[in-house]
Amino acid sequence: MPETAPPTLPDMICFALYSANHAMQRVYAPLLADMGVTYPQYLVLLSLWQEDGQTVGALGRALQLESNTLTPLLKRMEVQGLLSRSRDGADERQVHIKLTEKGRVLKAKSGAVTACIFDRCGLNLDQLTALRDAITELRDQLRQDG
Amino acid sequence: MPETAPPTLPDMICFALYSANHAMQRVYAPLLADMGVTYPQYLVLLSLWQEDGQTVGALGRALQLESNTLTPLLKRMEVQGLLSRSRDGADERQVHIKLTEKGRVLKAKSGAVTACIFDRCGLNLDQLTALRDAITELRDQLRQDG
DNA sequence: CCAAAATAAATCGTGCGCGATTAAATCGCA
DNA sequence: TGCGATTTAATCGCGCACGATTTATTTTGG
Repeated sequence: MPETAPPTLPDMICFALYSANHAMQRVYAPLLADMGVTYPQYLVLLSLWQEDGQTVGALGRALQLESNTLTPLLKRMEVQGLLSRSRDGADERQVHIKLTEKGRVLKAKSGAVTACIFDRCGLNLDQLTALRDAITELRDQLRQDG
Repeated sequence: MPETAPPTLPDMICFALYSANHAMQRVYAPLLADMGVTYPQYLVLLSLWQEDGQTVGALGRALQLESNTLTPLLKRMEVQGLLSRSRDGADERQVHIKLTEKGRVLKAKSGAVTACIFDRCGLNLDQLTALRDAITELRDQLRQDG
């Protein structure tokens, strides 16, 4: 059987995703530094601004992360005074994550961050939405099975 | 001035990229485990299969990574016997990365990996190419300036 | 020719991301 | 009721990613 030559990096969608994700995080980093959070921490804040008091498991489903990633991350955010971690009274296995006042007020700064990112993307809203949906569909396809 | 509510995670293109990239790496991981390499190491192999003997700096430009990431990664691959690291004779600052026989023969397995990934994406070649190009364009836009 | 500037890689510390495992609480069901 | 299965977080180890700095080499301008 003939050996197909491997594709070049720029040909591969996996590398497009990989490098675009990193490029995006590099744009976010200085904006989030003003808020004192990292990019994954900002994603947690976004989820909690949407719905406060989520369990670690619920956050994990939202962010697609396991407790082995989230627990240390949330502990760091707790140390920063952004949130609190408390066991559920009825089910002691679960830990609820609640924003502190400090974590809530950061929400006010998110609009400027979002606007800045939007500008840097250099696409109009329709283009951006279409691209987001296509990427999301690919992601969900990749998640299928296991 | 009115405070715009932050978008939800699923609305954000940054989260689409973030989660799709992770989903992609999760699909790759078991395939690459058979080859004994990680996903970033596989990207290095792809670049070296294309052009052997690149310097650390050239690899960094190809992968968009700095020496602080590449040097330890390349050292691990050297320990695995996949490549060698050697200073340039004419310019001792530069280090050339050359594949060993072990690193070269892995190339034969890459075709199966690529085919498997393509299947999992669930898109035809045109769709995949269009999506790749759109993501690449966004990435290059984000790289502009700094 | 030599000192200052520039370049290339390496080093160090921190924070993800995840496979594998563990610990504790709850559930299910005989 | 009791005991094994399941669920939920946490823990541990390792490899990336990167800001900041360091070391070594080369280039340059005087």
